[in-house]
Amino acid sequence: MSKMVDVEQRRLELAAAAAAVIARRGVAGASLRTVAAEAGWTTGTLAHYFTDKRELLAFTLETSLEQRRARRGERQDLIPADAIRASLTNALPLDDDGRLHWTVTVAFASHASAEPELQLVQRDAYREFRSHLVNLLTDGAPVPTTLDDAVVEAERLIALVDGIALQALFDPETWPPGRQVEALDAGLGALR
Amino acid sequence: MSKMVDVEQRRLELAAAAAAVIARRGVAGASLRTVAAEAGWTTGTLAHYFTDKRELLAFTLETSLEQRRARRGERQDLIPADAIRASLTNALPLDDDGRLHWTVTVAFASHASAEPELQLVQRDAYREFRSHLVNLLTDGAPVPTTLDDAVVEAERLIALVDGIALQALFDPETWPPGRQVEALDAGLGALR
DNA sequence: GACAAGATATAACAGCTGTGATATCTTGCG
DNA sequence: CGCAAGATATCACAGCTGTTATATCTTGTC
Repeated sequence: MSKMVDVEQRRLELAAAAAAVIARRGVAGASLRTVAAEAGWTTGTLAHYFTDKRELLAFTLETSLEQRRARRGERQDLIPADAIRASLTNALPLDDDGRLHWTVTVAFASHASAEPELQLVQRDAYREFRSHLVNLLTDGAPVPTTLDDAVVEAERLIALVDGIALQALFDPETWPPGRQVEALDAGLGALR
Repeated sequence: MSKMVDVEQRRLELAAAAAAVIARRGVAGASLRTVAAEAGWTTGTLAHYFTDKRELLAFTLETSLEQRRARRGERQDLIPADAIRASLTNALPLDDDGRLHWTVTVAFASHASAEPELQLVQRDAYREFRSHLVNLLTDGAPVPTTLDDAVVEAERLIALVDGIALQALFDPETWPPGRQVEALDAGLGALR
């Protein structure tokens, strides 16, 4: 037959290259040629695995979100309060990997407003994270909680994490990892 | 002499056009030609008022931040707790104007990582807002507070507002103005 | 009304962009 | 080996980009 490469893995490889370029030079700097060069191929190869530039970017965002979600790693051994703290801590840009994901997320945030497909991807990732937190909150509540209260609390926590991450991206010097965790704990309140 | 236009006002006009284009099509869609067309001029005019595209974008961001800061409007008549709530509410994307500012801010967020000049602008705006909140917090504290505590609390509040704003941008349908204010109040805690 | 200076428009430039057509190369199967 | 199919590379295309040089227009001053 032919050469037989693992198509899905090559797509992931190319998406990783795209993410790297985006983190370094922004979405604007991510042309097909720069992404191909980063991956060590040419634009012809890119065209072979993605019909469009849109598809490449959408796949890159999906992959980045999916990887962050996978990294969440369900810790069944933790009590709910600790599991919540672990989930939120894990969402912060504490290491290179986390910073890469956040840079990509923010980079896409502006593009999403112009491209409905990307907006849906982002939105669904948010909703999924929210329901994950709601589950942890209702499981671990000392007092029976209404669903509405849990939802409001989950949104508050997500907002907290996002806000810390955003400030950390703008002003990395004053937001080392330790400071981010401090700020998260300060906001966890009774959950701490 | 010559025609004598108000140079600073024309620059503001052009920056407003740039902001409008950015909000509609993202930073990537903001070329000199599209911005000029939005403002009703040609690229030659743009070149007359800005030496660079960089300068145009930096000025656009500065103007957007400055306008949001101006809108904060110091309300001397409010007690500190209410002044804090007013400042934070005002920072949310509750109306078209607020959404425009946020869209521009987020759009620049990714570009800032690649352009140091923009990063400084964003960072300083953050720091200024933070010290504004710290002042309100120390003024209105029922019990004497340390400066460190006030800083941590201010950062928590900014993170909360930013996070709500970000979610509202990604998922506008489930984040109408009323819901944003609810989420803010839920996070204000004892300050409410 | 003439002049000058600034405001605006036009046009050209090299470079980059996404896309698609076409070629070459690689590899597995018969 | 020989062939076929898929992987990769090359190239050309039209369109857009930022920048700059140059032209035309407008208006205030003398």
